[in-house]
Amino acid sequence: MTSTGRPPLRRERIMESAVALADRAGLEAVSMRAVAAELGVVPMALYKHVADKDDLVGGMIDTVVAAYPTPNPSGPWAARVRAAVLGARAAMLRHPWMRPAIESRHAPTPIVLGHMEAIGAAMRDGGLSTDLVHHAMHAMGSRIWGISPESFAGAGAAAPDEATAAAVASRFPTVAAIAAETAATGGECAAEAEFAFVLDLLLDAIERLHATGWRSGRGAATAR
Amino acid sequence: MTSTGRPPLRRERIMESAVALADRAGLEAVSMRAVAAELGVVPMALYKHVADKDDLVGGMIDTVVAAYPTPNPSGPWAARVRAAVLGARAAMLRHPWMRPAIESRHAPTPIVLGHMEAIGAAMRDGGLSTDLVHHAMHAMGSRIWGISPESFAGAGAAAPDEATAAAVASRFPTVAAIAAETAATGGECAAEAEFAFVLDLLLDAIERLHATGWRSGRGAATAR
DNA sequence: ACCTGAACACCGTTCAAGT
DNA sequence: ACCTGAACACCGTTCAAGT
Repeated sequence: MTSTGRPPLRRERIMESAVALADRAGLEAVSMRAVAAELGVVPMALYKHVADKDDLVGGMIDTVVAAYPTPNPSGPWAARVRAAVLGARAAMLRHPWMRPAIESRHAPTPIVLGHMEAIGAAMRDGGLSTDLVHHAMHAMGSRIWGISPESFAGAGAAAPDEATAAAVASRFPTVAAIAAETAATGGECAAEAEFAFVLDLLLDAIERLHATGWRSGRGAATAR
Repeated sequence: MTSTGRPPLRRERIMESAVALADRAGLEAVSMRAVAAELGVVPMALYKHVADKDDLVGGMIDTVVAAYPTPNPSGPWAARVRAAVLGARAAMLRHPWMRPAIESRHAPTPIVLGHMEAIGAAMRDGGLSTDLVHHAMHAMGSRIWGISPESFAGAGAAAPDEATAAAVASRFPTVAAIAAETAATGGECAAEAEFAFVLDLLLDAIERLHATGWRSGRGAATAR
């Protein structure tokens, strides 16, 4: 007799399980063995539906990206891009493992290309040249995915007690001043404001280039 | 008799070995066991000089960052920041594993804080407020380290033959146009130009905010 | 003091076998 | 067709032992 009443293993079910596990226990808890255990199945069973672990993580990203809201394709291009990115970010906050997952991968799946295409197309619709769209995508970087590309998020976290905090402050006064200011303004929602601020800064810089009839080949955004 | 003529194990020697191994075989080849073998030593011997693998990777990053050139502390702030970042980037190109290494870490070491401080201090010297310096650091993101925060670097790499390339082009025309344009302009050095372009775009946007007497609290860089 | 051997609790993945 | 068991070649890390 086959194992009682267990629904057949399908790729979709594997991905849902893996995403739920990552939400609960982090990306490093997602192993072939752990996902299999989650599904009441032996590790090898997964390999009928998933090529290898890379494919598993790619599928997890696809699952989340496929659920991004698709914003209204009207209005100015910058507003459309802003809505798409903030929509992605809202989804991302529920899946913190997406940042390391995306950053560890090097090839985009078709679903992931679809999200890039939607943002690029909004810019082209706004009249931006392919060239400028290209540069704009680079400027956005991983922010396109609703994730911040900030290395060492908790820069102030290196100072546990007051004595060493003072030592850090004297050696790294600028870094310490930034950390103190952030702590005073209330860290949690400050991160959201920061994300939106930088997004707008970039959209604004790009819009300005476009408005002033920027063309590639001058080598840089500005003579320096 | 102790093992013939082998110099005593020191942290510095371990880091040099690990960096050389990563340069040669990539970050994923750097295991405690592989580094130990490189040094002709049993894995456990490393633990006298290194707390754990995280400490090993942190030490590798420190080794490279400590060798960043320190640019002349004169001239306008944007030029100083530009020189520091491009100096970091030059070092980075010799150590491609630095991107995944930095992105996988969450706490900065003092040496790494020192590099952030140098860039932040250059901005403060230029008269930027702590607040604006903070936002500027976020805008730069990991570019501060001389690495580009580009997810899925080879976006066009998903199309091996011409038939599927055409399929990709029809589904993702904007992405395909960008890929085609990049290929035409010669990919390798284009990446360098791209890095400098975006860096200048960001420095320019920040300089503009500073020049127009920007103050925090308006919520965003621009009304939208 | 400095290094080692053996062991523990994990990985991803293969292959041939079960039902 | 779909799942399993046993095994292979790895990990990081611990602990008690050697010299």
